[in-house]
Amino acid sequence: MRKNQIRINNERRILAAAVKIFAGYGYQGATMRKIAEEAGLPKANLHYYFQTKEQLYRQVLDGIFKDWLAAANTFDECEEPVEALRGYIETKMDLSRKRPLESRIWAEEILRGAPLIQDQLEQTLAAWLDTRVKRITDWINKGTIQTMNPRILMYMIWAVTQHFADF
Amino acid sequence: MRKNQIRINNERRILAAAVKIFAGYGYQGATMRKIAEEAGLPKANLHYYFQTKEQLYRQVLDGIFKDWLAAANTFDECEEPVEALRGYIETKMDLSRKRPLESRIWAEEILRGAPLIQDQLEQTLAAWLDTRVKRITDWINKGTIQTMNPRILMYMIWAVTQHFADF
DNA sequence: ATTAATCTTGACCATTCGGTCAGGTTTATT
DNA sequence: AATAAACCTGACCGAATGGTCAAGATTAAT
Repeated sequence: MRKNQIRINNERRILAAAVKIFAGYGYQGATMRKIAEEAGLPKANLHYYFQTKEQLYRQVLDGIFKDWLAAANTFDECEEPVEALRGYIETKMDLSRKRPLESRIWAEEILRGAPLIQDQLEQTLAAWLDTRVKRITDWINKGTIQTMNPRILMYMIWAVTQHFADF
Repeated sequence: MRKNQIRINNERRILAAAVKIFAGYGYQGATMRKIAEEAGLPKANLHYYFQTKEQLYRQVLDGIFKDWLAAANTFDECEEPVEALRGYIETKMDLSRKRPLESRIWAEEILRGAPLIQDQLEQTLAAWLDTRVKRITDWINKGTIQTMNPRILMYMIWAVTQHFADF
C-alpha cells in the first residue's frame, strides 16, 4: 500500500502552504522562503518536489481549476431554469466561502489575464460556456424564461458571485 | 507663468509610465527599472521626484481614486431612480472603458485588501455609500422602486461594472 | 546484509531589487 | 555676470530572490 507516502504527504503540505502564501501576497509577492517557512520545511526541499516557483504555482492553479469545474457542473443537474441557476450560484458561492484563499488566487490570476494558463483556460472555459449558452437558448425558445443574451446572463452571475467571494 | 514646467512634465511622464507598468505587472511585479525604461528616464531620476516605489504607487492610486469619486457623484445628478442609476452605471462603465489600466490597478488593490489606502478608502467610501443608501431607501419608501436591500443593489452594480471593466 | 532509490538540507551562487549619493549640468533669480 | 536653486545621472550598495549542489540520512528492494 502506502508506497510514496512521504512524497504524498510532503507535496500536500507544501501545496497547502503555497495556497496560503500565494493568496496573501500574490504570485510575485510570494517567496519560496515564506512558503517553506509556512510548510515547516527547508527551502531546498520545496525545490526537490517542485522544481521551480512557477511549477508550484501551476499546480496550485490546477487544483483550484478542478474544484471550480466540478462546482460549475452542478449547472447541469436540474432541468428547470430556476433550479439550475440557483443550484449553480449556491454551489459557486459555497465554494468561494469555504475556500476563500483559492478564490482570491483565482481572481488575481484572471485579473492578470491568466498569463500561465491561458490555453487551458480558453479551451475548457469556452467549451463549458458554449454548452451552458445552448441550454439557456433552449429555455428562451421554449418560453420558459425571458428573452435575453445568455452570455451576458452568465457573465453577470460570474461577476456577482466572484465579487461576493472576494470581498 | 510656466514656473515648475520641468517638474510638472516629468512627474506626468513618470506617472503615466507607472500606470502602465503597475497595471501590467502588479505592485510587486512592477520594478522601478521597468517604469524608468517606459518613461525614458534614468532610474535615479524617478527617485528624485518620487522618493520611494510606494510613494509613486500611492500617487497613482490617488489619481485613480479622484477619477472614480468624480464618476460616482453622477449618481446625484438625477432625481429619478432609473435615470440616476443608469447615469451612474454608464459613467462608471465609460470610465472603465477609457482607462482600463487604471481600472485594473484599482481592482487589484481592492482585491489585495487595499493595504496602502485602507483608512482613506474606508472613510470616504463608507460615507459615500451611506448617502446613496439613504437615497435608495427614500425611493423605496415612496414606492418609486421595488423593495430591496439598498446595499446589495449597490454591491451588485459595483460587481458587474467592475467585472466588465476588467475583462 | 547489501544495494539502490528516495529523501533531506546547510551552504552557496548569480542576479535583481529598491534605494543612495556625489558631482555635474541646466535653469531661475539677483 | 554671479549666485543660488533645481535638476540630472552613472556608479554603487546591502538585502533579498529563485535556484543549485554535494554530501549525508532514510527507506525500499534484493
